[in-house]
Amino acid sequence: MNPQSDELDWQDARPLYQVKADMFKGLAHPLRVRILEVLAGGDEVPVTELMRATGLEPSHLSQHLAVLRRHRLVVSERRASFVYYRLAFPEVAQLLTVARRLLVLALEESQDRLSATESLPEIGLQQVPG
Amino acid sequence: MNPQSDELDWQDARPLYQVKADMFKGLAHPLRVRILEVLAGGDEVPVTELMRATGLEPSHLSQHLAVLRRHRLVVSERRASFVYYRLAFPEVAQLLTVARRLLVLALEESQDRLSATESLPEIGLQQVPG
DNA sequence: CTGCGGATTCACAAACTCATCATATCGAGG
DNA sequence: CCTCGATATGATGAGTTTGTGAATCCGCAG
Repeated sequence: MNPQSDELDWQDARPLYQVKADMFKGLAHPLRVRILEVLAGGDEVPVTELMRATGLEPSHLSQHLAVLRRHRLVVSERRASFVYYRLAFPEVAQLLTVARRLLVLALEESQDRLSATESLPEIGLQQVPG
Repeated sequence: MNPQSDELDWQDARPLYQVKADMFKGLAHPLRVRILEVLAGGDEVPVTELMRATGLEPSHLSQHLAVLRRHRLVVSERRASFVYYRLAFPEVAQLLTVARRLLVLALEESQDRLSATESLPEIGLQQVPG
């Protein structure tokens, strides 16, 4: 198939939240996030490089790339005998950035909560009334 | 279960892209996006209101709320006999905003492409070699 | 045209997610 | 203590996504 021509029922009149959920589905897999991170790092990455970076076998990688294409998160272009991928829009990278920020916040918060409860067993060492 | 205490293997040393993918999984369902949009619209929404806004039956709604909690996208608090939900961090709303921007871009682009190809059938009227 | 390496698609079993219905919990009031 | 309304959890079948290997396609060199 021409790498530039997946279509996914675009012309839809679906409610916006459904379309959004669909986009998030495209992001909802570790390997696909990994791939997008690599693409965000340098625009125009050949499949060969992605294979190296992810350690996936061609078929598996290609399927995830197809998912990303269908969700319009990346675009591909064939030049000579190699296919190059890049993010379809810079906003995709932004999505990853916000996600990381969010992650860090959640992590910090849960560490706070953790250390708070972890300090409990130490109480025996502190001054005790009596 | 105490609505404030779902835990999802936090202390993990998983690669960051896996954790990110997990967060996107939490967003990858139309009803959950809908719920988050409602929560983004006014902080502190009672379940009753969410039920009204989404038209879901209690059990179904509750399950999606549980997913959102596990993914640390929302937090809940019980006061008197009602449970109130709100976004866990403002960044969650930002995620939705960026998603919408991205969506609009993708839509515009595909409309351009559409009108471009729709003009093709008219070619027969133009000058043809020979 | 033929062969080749790069990349994609097919086919299908295994794993996961969703919707639904039944059951259980929590807190307020009687 | 018992019941009621508000929420949450469990169990289950249906539907969807994923991983793997075989087969196919596409451009190019010979």
